[in-house]
Amino acid sequence: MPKPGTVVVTLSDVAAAASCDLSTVSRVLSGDKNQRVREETRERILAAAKALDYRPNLSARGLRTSRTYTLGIAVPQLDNPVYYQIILGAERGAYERGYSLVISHIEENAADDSAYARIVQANRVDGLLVTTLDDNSAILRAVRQARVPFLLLNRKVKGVRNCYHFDSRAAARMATQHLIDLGHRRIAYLSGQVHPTLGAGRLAGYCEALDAAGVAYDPALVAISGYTVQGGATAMREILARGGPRPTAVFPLTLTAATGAMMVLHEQRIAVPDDMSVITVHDGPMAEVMYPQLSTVSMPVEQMGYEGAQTLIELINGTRTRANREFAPLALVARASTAPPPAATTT
Amino acid sequence: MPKPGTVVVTLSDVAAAASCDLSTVSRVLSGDKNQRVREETRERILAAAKALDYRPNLSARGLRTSRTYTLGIAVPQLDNPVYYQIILGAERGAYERGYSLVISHIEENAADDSAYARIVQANRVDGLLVTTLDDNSAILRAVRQARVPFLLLNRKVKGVRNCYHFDSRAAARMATQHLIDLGHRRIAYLSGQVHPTLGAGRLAGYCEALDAAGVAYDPALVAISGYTVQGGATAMREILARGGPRPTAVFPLTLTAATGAMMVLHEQRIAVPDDMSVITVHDGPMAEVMYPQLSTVSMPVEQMGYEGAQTLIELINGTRTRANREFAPLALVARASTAPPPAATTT
DNA sequence: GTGAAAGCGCTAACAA
DNA sequence: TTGTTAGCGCTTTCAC
Repeated sequence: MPKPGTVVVTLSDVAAAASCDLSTVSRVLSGDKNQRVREETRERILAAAKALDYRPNLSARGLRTSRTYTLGIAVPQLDNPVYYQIILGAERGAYERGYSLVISHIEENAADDSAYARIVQANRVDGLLVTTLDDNSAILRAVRQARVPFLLLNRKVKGVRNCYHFDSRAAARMATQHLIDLGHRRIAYLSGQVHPTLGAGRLAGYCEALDAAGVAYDPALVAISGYTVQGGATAMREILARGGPRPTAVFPLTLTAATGAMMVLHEQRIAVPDDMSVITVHDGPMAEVMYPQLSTVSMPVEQMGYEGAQTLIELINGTRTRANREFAPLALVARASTAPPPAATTT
Repeated sequence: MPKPGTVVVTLSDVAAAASCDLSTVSRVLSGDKNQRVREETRERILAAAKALDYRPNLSARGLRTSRTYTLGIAVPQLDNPVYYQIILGAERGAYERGYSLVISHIEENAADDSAYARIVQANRVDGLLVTTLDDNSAILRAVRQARVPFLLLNRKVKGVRNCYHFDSRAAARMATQHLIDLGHRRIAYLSGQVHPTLGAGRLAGYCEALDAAGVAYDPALVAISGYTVQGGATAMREILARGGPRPTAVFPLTLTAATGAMMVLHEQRIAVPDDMSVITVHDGPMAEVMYPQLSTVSMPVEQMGYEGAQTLIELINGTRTRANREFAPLALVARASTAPPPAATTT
């Protein structure tokens, strides 16, 4: 719906300006590289298109090619750094290839048909990037019925063909190792729950690092937090209330859980990092914004979104038929929340 | 690009199933309410469409009607609660009316032509929701050239026809008033800078509340923080370093600035709220996640996104030619960061 | 109240 | 190398 008064330039306008047929213009402008067009003609056309400020009508192109040149991204929440970093990356990846990105906010616990309705609006996208918190969510069930290719981001689920996910195990190992290197031996772990893949991966990494250092796994130091601030707080309280020697460090599995844990530590006047070190996985602006600034293992979240978008386009084009990739942690980001354990309690 | 093996149902399939002409089906299905179609026919068609699971091809419809049924939203950053709350609301508003929402991430300081290029990708949207931090940003200059209607969100800029914005002055007044009600008299204010509208509005509200309580405006209690965590921290430090009697409360104008201020207070072991109360404007998950939980004046951010989307659709439809609206603060949310001033320092 | 038909702007055979 | 042409699926006059 152009503004009144706006002149819309079409292919045939450009053709007229370049005095050739519109099909030739189409050949040149649709970028089909291996088209046989005389160099001189091509330049004339390009010049005319530029002069007229031609922009293709994507509806027409879409009608013809049965493509929308639009990617969808389904997200369960937006107030979570992980998702918006993924979105940012995906938007960039899509944009670079001439696609746009539509977002679809799908409540994790939405009734099945609502999720379904939104997903199948997928008839307006060529492919779907899917993020979900829960391996068995409505969104995941719905998306299987989508008529377009999709790529699951940030999770690996059995039976789903295309998954991009993080090497959570390695990340957890790095985080735990950092604490061990600082001299910690009693390291609490706030664990996930609902999500076997992720949870198991991180738990495994935690155990591995403990193992390698010859530290026995102690169930008294592990509590289930899930992935929320609230859960992190509850789990932290639970561990502190258990009695026995207090841990000197805690590793909540996500930034959100870490936030909750930090709140409890503040509340109980346990100094970070003097009395207790804290580290988590997934870096983000939020980590720098806490006090003290949080040490993390940073993950290539935006990159996953970026590569995910580009890969999805390949999937759409048929350039590729499956996509599975694991993203390794980027680096340990040691900030102010980790330090050697208090002298008295060192082993 | 439907998955191989997927049958695509078109209007004529439905027509065949309902044994009538496809134009009749179109009349019924495009929801043109005042169409003369026999009730019995209409039902037959609806039934057939449902049975076949018909879904309109939006490219075709778009080509015919020169509409895309897509709204764009331009955002300068995503790691800011305000923007993603707006997005959430806008997505809902768009979805309810059968539109989808594409996001366009435009760096505030992007070179003009980059912003322009992204905006004019607007030829794939029917209208634009525009958010910006800066009254004079590239994004704003670019959008004026867009070929579609647009609505500026969260800011009021002279010369821009359609603006939805908050009553920042009232919000600031409420925040300041809350501190005054608690007994505070030396109230610091961390102010914006680049953005006259917002900044001036809030500053005005702060002054009004002070005035009404008979407290003189003291420039020593005001510093410029801008809208970032870093800026909030710097401004807070500056005020604390100025000497003279320390303020008993601080009102940073945004959640981000408040975060920075809180970090500094923690650093300098100034207890919140015992030694210093903190309050800000714009509620959000982040406020609950800080320690101590932040008191705020909550604003209808998501609602602005929601109403903005719906209004933009009216603008597109020509149902309406201009839109200007001011959203009042929702409520004072008193959490743990505000309390009466320390006894010794009460006036 | 319903059908016939034109055409939106584009791409992709096919012809030349 | 370039032009001609059919038609993607839909809405919308215009007949009937």
